[in-house]
Order: sequence, then structure tokens, then C-alpha cells
Amino acid sequence: MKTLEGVEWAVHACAVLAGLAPDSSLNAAALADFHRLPAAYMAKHLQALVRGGVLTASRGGRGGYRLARPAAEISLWDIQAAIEGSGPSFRCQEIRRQGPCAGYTSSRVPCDIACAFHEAEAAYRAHLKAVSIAQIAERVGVRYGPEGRGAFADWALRNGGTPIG
Amino acid sequence: MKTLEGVEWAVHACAVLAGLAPDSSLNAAALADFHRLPAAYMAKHLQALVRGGVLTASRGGRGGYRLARPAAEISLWDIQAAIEGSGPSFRCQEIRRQGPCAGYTSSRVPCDIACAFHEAEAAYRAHLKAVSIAQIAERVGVRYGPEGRGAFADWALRNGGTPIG
DNA sequence: GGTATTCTACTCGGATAGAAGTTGTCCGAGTCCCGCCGG
DNA sequence: CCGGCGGGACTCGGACAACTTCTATCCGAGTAGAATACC
Repeated sequence: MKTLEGVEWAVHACAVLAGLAPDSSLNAAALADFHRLPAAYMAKHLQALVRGGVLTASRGGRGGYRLARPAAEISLWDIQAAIEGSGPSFRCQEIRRQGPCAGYTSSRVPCDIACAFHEAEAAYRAHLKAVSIAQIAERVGVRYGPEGRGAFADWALRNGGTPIG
Repeated sequence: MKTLEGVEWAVHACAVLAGLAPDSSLNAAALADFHRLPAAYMAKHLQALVRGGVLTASRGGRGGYRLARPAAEISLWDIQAAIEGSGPSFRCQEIRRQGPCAGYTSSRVPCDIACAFHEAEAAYRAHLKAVSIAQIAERVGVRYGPEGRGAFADWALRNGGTPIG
């Protein structure tokens, strides 16, 4: 039960992309450099986001990544699911069907323990689905303040992206 | 974001112990055999439960494990925390404080992304805390039916435990 | 017969290998842009 | 002057190691209980 470090990187990267104009894009090297992260590994996570339908990639000169949908329609769960997979965290091994009482457990009725954990996971996912990357980008931008926002805009322009506002 | 397999084993073991009288105990070998699990590895998880305050162990002849508290006061979260640790799943690396906009992020204000994930985790924990091992044992016992419950009682007696009822 | 003692068998506990997954890195496949050439 | 073409540089994409963590196992430390010897 440990959230992969790559999820954090991916959310930060998406938050940066949410601060750019819809037709603007940034490459993996720029997204990694913004937080001083290893470019090659960041690229790996960005590929996973493309596979998960969160980002779209364009190759060639002045290519890069951009959000596949409006930032308001991308939730934190979408990002985590793209990196870690959307399957359940608790995978029932059905060990109840082994041992002296195995014959008395109906295979049609789901395991009570697995059900309890799956409900808890559903609550977890519901919370993440309620938070969009647009909200995150908004809050981070507010925290930056006017000067920080200007610095972000400068950096984006230097790296081929067109910031919003 | 993957729940360790040991958590499932530990919950099943606690459910078995919840079906025994308060002054009764079972050793690691018996608890492992009930679900046909490797005894040595099951013992390791039981030790973790002792360290987490969920079980108490007694050594020597006719020793074994028993619940440290009434089953109604032991939640699924207590068990998971004993096995996987009670720390947060999402560990913020504070990468926001690196890069060109690092100076504009106040170190006193917590990271918005980490906050969102921590809230989701709190919802997850809340659901697990609401389910006690007594409820789980009750449901499993109901699923067994009268005959299965009798088989369980026989098995427990053969292994030195005194079943409830 | 009662009691202290020793002995044995049984239990947990931590230290020790093996496997899996995550983290980190590299080079090749594909694409767009710019300059060049010809009409 | 305009359109087609080729070269080059840049980008993503998947294949390849190193490390941490989980899974699995073993043997030693410690204890309760029974059998025994003694009073």
C-alpha cells in the first residue's frame, strides 16, 4: 500500500501542462527540468500517461506532450490509474477455499474481507475523481503569486510553450 | 498502490482467532494450516501483528496467539497498519521546491497535491476502521452454515483451541 | 503423599536467501522544419 | 518568385540494467508442562 513516486511526478507534470494554452505543448526534457527530475525516467511516466489517455504526444521538431482533454475533465484518479493501473489494490487470493472448511464456503458469494477492502478503495477513488487537475493547477498558481506566475510564464516561453493569461 | 498479500493472510488469521474463546489460543502452524499457507511466512506476519498490538503471543508448550483485545475493538485498519505500517501511502517528495519556480512556493504551506491524496487516504482508512474483525468473523461464520461451523469447531479443538458456542 | 528439580518438547523471534517490482538509463524509430534546388 | 525535395535535428517509444521491497525459509532463544527424584 504505497503510492508510487511516479504518480507524484505525473501529477506535477500535468499541473504544468494545465497552465499552458490548449494548442501548446512541452517536451519531456522541459517537464522534467521544471522540477529538476531525471528526464529519461520522467519520459517513461509521460508515455504511461499517453497510454492511459491523459496526454497526447506529437513527435518531431517542436513536438511534445499536451493534455488530451480539458484540464477540468482530468481527475487525479485518471493520472494514478495511468501510472499504477486501474485494477484493485486488494487482490483476493481466495484462500478461504482452501483448508478444512473449504467446502463450506460458496464460491459464488464474494469473500467478505475482499468486499470490505474494495469498498474502502472505492471511497479512495471517489475522492481522487472529485479533484481535477484544473483545480490543482489553479491552487498552485495562486500559491505562486503574481511574480511566480510571471516566472512560470517566462520559463514556459523559453521552452516552447505558451502560458495562459 | 498495491495491498500486500500478507494483509489478506493476517485478516483471515484474525477472523479465525475471533471465533475462539478469549482465553484460547492457536499456534502459527495451525493458523497457517487452516488456509494451507506456508507456516514460516504466516509466522512472520503474526509477529508483525503482535508488534502492532493486535495479537498477544505466549511461548512454550500449548502456547500460541490470541487477540489482544475483544474482536469488536479490532478494525481492519489496525491489521493493515500492523502489516504495512501506519504511515501515509503518498509520500510527498516536495519536488515543487525545486526548479525555476521553487522560490515562489512557500515551504510552510503544504503541497496541494499531497493534501488531495492524503484526504483520499483518510477516507480509505475511515472505511476500514468502521469494520471490526468481529463483523468479519460473524459474516464468515454465517456463510459456513451449521455444518461448516461444526467442522471449524472440530478443527479448532484438534489444534488446541476452544471455539465459541 | 507432597514438593522441588530437571528434562524434554514445544513455541515464538529474529537473522538469512530468493523473487518480483520499481527506479533509472540508454539507443533506435519516426516526424517535423528548414534550407536547397529546379522550374 | 513558387513549389518540390532532401537533409538534419529533434522528439517520442520501447528495450535494457541496478536497486529496493516483498516473499519465503531456516535455525536459535525462551518457556510451559510433565516426569522424576527427593524429603
